[in-house]
Amino acid sequence: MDASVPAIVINRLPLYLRALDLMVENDQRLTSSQELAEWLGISSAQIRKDLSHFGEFGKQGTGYEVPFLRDQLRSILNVDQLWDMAVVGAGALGHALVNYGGFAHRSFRVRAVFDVDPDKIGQSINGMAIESQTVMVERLQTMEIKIALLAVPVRAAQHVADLLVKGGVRAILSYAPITITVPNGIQLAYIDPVVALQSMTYYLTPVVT
Amino acid sequence: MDASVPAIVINRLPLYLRALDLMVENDQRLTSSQELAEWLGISSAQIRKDLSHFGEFGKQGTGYEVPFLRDQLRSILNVDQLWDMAVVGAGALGHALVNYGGFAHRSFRVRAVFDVDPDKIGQSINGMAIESQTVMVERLQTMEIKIALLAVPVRAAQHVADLLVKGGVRAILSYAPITITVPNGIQLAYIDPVVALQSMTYYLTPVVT
DNA sequence: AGACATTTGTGAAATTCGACACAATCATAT
DNA sequence: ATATGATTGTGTCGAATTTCACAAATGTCT
Repeated sequence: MDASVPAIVINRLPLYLRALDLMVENDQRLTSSQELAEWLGISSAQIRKDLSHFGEFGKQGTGYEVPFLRDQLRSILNVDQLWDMAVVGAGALGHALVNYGGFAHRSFRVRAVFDVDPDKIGQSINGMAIESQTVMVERLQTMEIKIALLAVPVRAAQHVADLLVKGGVRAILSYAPITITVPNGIQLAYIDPVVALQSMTYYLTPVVT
Repeated sequence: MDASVPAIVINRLPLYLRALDLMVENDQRLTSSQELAEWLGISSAQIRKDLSHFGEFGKQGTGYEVPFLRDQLRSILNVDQLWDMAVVGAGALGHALVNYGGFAHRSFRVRAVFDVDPDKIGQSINGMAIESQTVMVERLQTMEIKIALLAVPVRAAQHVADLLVKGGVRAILSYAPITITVPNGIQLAYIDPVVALQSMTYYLTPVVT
């Protein structure tokens, strides 16, 4: 029950939730910090301590009731509601994001797609019309969209991010491999597969040629 | 010049490299820990300390020569070579990965695509034929592919990962939202947009309905 | 009823990590 | 030459994070 929970703890909660979702799907009733720990490859003490920031969810000798703990985590993470998202950039990545089936059952939904290319505007992806970036700010406000997936080229990323903020977006997940600046209070995260790959190649023996 | 550099340091190096790549593209000759720090939103001392694990790359009063530091980082991360990769799963995500233009200039290249769906096998993406998963292990060995991008459904992820390891793959970047187990020494990283999103919604005020 | 096996939640210890601050060094200008 | 301003690399310290370890609580078995 802290005033402020460390970000590093927050970043682990979705992993716990993901494991619990899977357990619910398998009709598993009970789990323990130890089982979760083995599943996720971390220590059981860490899981207990992380959860203790928010309350007492388990029973000694028994563990945690899976559906209950899942609901608690969903509530903590504010994903006990469905969040509408916009995708900006209707290239190959934008298409994949709009078609991604993994959002629906995990509290997110793509409700709008924007692009600048006149040839793309009006086309539809998965039944959703691609809209012009010129109407984006207004549409975001009207639709009250608070989350955006940024899938535009590097050179456009900062400008589009500015527009998103102007449109009232409060969280941006950027796929552009460049650092973006946003005002205080706006959430920002990056997904860059190359960054992930380069962290791994450090540990690989170079190919001998 | 440590015996073992902390993983958290290794994970930051690709970000430094990304910034330096951009500087090289703009013909910038010199930079400083402070400039990099502002760019990346971290402290300059951290950058200097991170780099000091590997040697002395800067000059007092001047800073760092951009092309030199970039080359050093590429060497450290073993990305001064081109790594061949396999993509497993030729769905929307697999397609996007194969077509992604961001790999080429950052030391990675997709050389093979595998799927189980008989309808997909033989089709080609970006000029590359989709091959059957039944020949995957053998093909991986023949082609000496050491890195794989895993873009298959959750239920297949662990099995495919096992096959990849059997084929000699040493690093797996998984897009499947599930924990995978691999033998010691095999590098494993995850990209799950929902996990990233759920860490951000924690900080967002829930929508009032 | 009592002994036993589990498992939580959490203080305290241990470890890891990041920020600070400054001597040493370099480039430049006068 | 010398002064000046800039910047690195690093020792030190404090903060943040993780692990340890155990009392308290719960369920089970005899």
